[in-house]
Amino acid sequence: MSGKKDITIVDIARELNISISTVSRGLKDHPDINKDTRQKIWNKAEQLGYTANIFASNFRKKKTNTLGVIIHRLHGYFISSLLDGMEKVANEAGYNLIISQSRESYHKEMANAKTMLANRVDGLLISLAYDTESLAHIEPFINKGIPVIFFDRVFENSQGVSVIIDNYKNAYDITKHLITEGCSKIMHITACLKRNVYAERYRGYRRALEDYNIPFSDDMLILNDMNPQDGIAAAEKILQMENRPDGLFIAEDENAAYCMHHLKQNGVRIPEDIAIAGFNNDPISRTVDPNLTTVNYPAYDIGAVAATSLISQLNGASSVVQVMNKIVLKSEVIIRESSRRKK
Amino acid sequence: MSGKKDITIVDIARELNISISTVSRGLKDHPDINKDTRQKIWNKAEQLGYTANIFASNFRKKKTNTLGVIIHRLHGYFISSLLDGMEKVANEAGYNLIISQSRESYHKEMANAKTMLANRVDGLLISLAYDTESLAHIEPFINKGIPVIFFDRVFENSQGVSVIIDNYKNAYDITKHLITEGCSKIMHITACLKRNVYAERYRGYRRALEDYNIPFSDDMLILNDMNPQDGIAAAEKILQMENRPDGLFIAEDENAAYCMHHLKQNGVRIPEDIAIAGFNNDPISRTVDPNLTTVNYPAYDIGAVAATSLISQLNGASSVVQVMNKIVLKSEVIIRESSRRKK
DNA sequence: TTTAATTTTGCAAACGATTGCAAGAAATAG
DNA sequence: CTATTTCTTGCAATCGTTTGCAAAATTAAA
Repeated sequence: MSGKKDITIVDIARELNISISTVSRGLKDHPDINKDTRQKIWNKAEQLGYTANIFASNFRKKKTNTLGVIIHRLHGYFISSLLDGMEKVANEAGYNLIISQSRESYHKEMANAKTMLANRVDGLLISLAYDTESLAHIEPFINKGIPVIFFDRVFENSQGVSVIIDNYKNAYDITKHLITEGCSKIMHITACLKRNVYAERYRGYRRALEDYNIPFSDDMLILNDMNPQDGIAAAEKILQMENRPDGLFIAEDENAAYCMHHLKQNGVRIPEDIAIAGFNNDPISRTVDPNLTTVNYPAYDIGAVAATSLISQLNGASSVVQVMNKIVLKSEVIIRESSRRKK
Repeated sequence: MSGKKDITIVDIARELNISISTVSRGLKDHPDINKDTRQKIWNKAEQLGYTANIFASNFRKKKTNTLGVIIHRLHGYFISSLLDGMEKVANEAGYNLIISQSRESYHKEMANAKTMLANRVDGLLISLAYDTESLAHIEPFINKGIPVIFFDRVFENSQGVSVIIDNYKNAYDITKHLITEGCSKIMHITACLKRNVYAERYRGYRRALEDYNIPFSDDMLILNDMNPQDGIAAAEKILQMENRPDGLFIAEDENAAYCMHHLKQNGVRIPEDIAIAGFNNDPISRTVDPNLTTVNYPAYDIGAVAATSLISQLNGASSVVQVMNKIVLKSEVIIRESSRRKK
């Protein structure tokens, strides 16, 4: 199958008639080794076509140089930007990224965590699944002293650092915006409220309604899985209401876009009849017509900051990092045509 | 830092007063080992909180159970779906995915390939960068017998398997569609023609024009990097032409969406004034107004098939796979409102 | 020249599992 | 009761590097 077997430092040592340890040191320019010897080693390595076996080296050093990433779902612009940021930082720091998805299942998430543990990742980055309600699967990491960073979908009061944005505040602001644009019946479409991101957005929404004395009733909340068909189904549901809302706050742009599109197709004018706001600042929000009011969720930065923070912990966490428990990135409401009702 | 040190099979062996090899075998239910002994081993492992060190095991077995993935860019719906498919297949087969991006740079691609090699991935999945013109960085894999699968951005006449769609045919079909809808001046907006995906689409476009006797001139081709601002810039350029096109074939949906949006904002009617077609069937194509005519590029399947094919090669490539050099997945033009000019 | 200081190199034990081979124990046959 | 066969278990080498410590070689100091 695989051709001739790999060249190792042993081969180099034998050819040069020197010891393995000298080769090992020479290869990494250890000052103990004579310049000429180093050169000879390099030449021979080159000549034999030697490729360092980092794998073996890592084994000996009990370090894998690998960061585990568990995400809820590998889907769409948001998550790919986030991974982009992570990969950039990790790659530059010489770490590899092992990526796996829980597909919103706690079971899968546990299995993935186990695999990561067994594979001895140096650190873990995780965004929780819909139904994760316990961090039992993360504890082994903590116990072994493997740093864990939570991002986006986090757990309140968890050990380890969380990298997030202020979902509550943004939801509050965007709902308030809809209210000040004159909306008096604002519906909220979101996903499983067990997860902080959705729970917080919902809380912000409710609080804004309350602060402005707008009544809320259960039929103003639609829970779904944020799939395309869910957005359309939500629109359909709204179309069939006798007393339609005049404002819509949807927890994700993609879903908002589908919903808005379907509403428009059925004669609803946006924003005149219904003002709409989304969340994430997905590119889709800038290509729908009218452009979608949304919240700028800096996905790339979340990824980059999470990775940076993890790596700095691995490099002997300065006390500053040690103490940190939550990193909240800047984010803000972006008002566009989909919600501008006043001239 | 890290608490107490790991429990190993040595610890289990010592505690149970049996040999290491027995523990090793017992842990994996080797039939040689007595049932009772196996049970004792499992219990003790459980009790001590043992976590198999796959890393060490892999080292000994000279197998990493890891697949390297090098993509051009971690961005957007297309690539995340593709990775989704890969992750699913890989995960189910017990493989980890190490993902890195070349960011469209050959240099980075080479560096990433080197890292993958040094990390002894069992196989490689790669989509080439814009400016990759040689496979020198891939040769070491071939030489070592490490299987390589190219997907999406491939190289003609390469060793290893390619998983792609028929870009030429789809581009031909979609251009032909624009022509039959009555377009007589069709522009093409695409990216670096060095890459097969763009080159083939261009070729299909040109061929269709030719077959239908539509003249082509250099100003009908716009090359850019497929970023949002590029889409807008292209629209701007078109707006300023004295003799505007009546058809537009853009090599990617996201870019098409930006371009179309900007044209619309400047009073161009779609499809009446200009019919537009994209590529990829990105969700964005279904939320823009009018919906975008496009080519269904089954990203998820590409990823899944690429991973499946790689893994089957690792599992002792049946001769069927051995001989395969190119896997072309089904794909087809999806006609929507953005190009429907006839009633 | 001797001795001390410095520079280079090598020995050998890790790292945590796997595995071919052989030996001991138990069961079956003759 | 011995000879076989079948189960179970253990020995020890191995995977490719790293690294503490000691030894050898070279250079500098006296």
